[in-house]
Amino acid sequence: MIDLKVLREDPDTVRASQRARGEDPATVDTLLSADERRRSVISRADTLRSEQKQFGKQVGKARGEERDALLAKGKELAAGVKAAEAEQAEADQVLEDAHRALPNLVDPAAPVGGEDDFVVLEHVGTPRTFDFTPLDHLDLGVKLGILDMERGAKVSGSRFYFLTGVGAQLQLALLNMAAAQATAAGFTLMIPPVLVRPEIMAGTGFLGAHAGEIYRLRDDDLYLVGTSEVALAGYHADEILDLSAGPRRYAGWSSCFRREAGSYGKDTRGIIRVHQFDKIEMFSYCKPEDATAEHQRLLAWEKEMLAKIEVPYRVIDTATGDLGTSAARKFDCEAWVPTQEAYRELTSTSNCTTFQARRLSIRYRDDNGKPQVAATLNGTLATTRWIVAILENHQQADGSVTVPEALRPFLGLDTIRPAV
RNA sequence: GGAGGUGUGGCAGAGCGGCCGAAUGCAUCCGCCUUGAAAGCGGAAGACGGGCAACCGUCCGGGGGUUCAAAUCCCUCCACCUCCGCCA
Repeated sequence: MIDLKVLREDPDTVRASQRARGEDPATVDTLLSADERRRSVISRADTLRSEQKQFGKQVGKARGEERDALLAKGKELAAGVKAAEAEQAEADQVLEDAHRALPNLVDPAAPVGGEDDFVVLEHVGTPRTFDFTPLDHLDLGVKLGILDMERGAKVSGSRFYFLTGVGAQLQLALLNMAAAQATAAGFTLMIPPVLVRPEIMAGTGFLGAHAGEIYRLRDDDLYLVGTSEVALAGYHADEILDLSAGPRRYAGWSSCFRREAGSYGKDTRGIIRVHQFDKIEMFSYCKPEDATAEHQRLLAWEKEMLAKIEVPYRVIDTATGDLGTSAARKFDCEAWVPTQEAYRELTSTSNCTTFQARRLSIRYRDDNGKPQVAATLNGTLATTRWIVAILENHQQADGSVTVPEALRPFLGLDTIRPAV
């Protein structure tokens, strides 16, 4: 949720933000009028309640006839209060619905436009030229005996897979390397629940426009997380944090589940786009004034990880129309995938400013000891998809794959060779 | 799955349907005392909403109900604890 103070004082900024996202600016006016109505309804209900409260005290002291008369009057007041409270509850609900429906304010620095209007911030590394025809990651994975999509489909359906043998080890090595980097950088490593309550899922902003992406267990009223961001954001819900020593940083290791509704036919080969994968996710809680700097730090940690797997990549500043509901700004790192001759997203870091924290009631004490809404940010450190970039970029003419230097201690292999 | 119990402020822990935003202890902060500290004494101190403000309202796990009036009575949901059963 956005700050209602901003809305009241500067509705044009909010409207502009909506337009930049390609969404309806009229929702801003819906919210404004809901806010005004709620305030007037509240002040009326408060007055009536106050009267009734004062009056009720007299009843307790009165005796006999006088008491009976007071009781009758009391009933009248109670009816009035009840009606006013019902109106207040309704106005509250209308406001909350409108408030939750509005996505975060975009950062003015983010490029305005749709999916293709991103700005490339930098290129790191150069795509390699092959003196043989490179295989794609699925062919490589099958030849190496480390990836089995067919049986994945047999057991669970399309977009499911088995990582087998060295493939499973490779993923563990990658995630362990990420966990080690995060721990060394001061993150608290977390293994969170992957099933969460509706209010937590809603709090992170995933139940709005993209609700169809999420697995839901109706019998238990729980959701499978699409990223551990969800659980890590919920971790400090309804708390007042001490941020005086700087941001609180967590690294979540979890499986992630995505329905990939509406992506039929897209990336159907291999493990680029799957229903279940594993990820190490960075998550920061910080003061709002530190959020922009923290965002740069998260990006730097992502680049540090990417350097370790030695693949060429570019960093993009995502356009406003392609931001998630909660994000004010988002940087993606996209690795070069030789067989697609394209850059594909490996990491994504979002600055959610106070949007998620306001929904989840996550606060901190400012220098005056006053509770204030915190800011939250997240970013990817490693995922199953990284295996695609590692295999394709490091493949050799003989069908083997050279393991990047930094990964070797974690995998215990220099080279992944075809199973004999 | 069945039976029972518990849920109050940062923590512990009282609380008769009205005098309860809530005793008390610990912790915290500010004074006094002290060379300094501890102890002792005195005082302050919750969150949220509305209002320029004075101030008003809400909040005793969540939601609903009874009542003129609910932390207190009723229903329901959730969490935790104990016992039984089941599964591993």
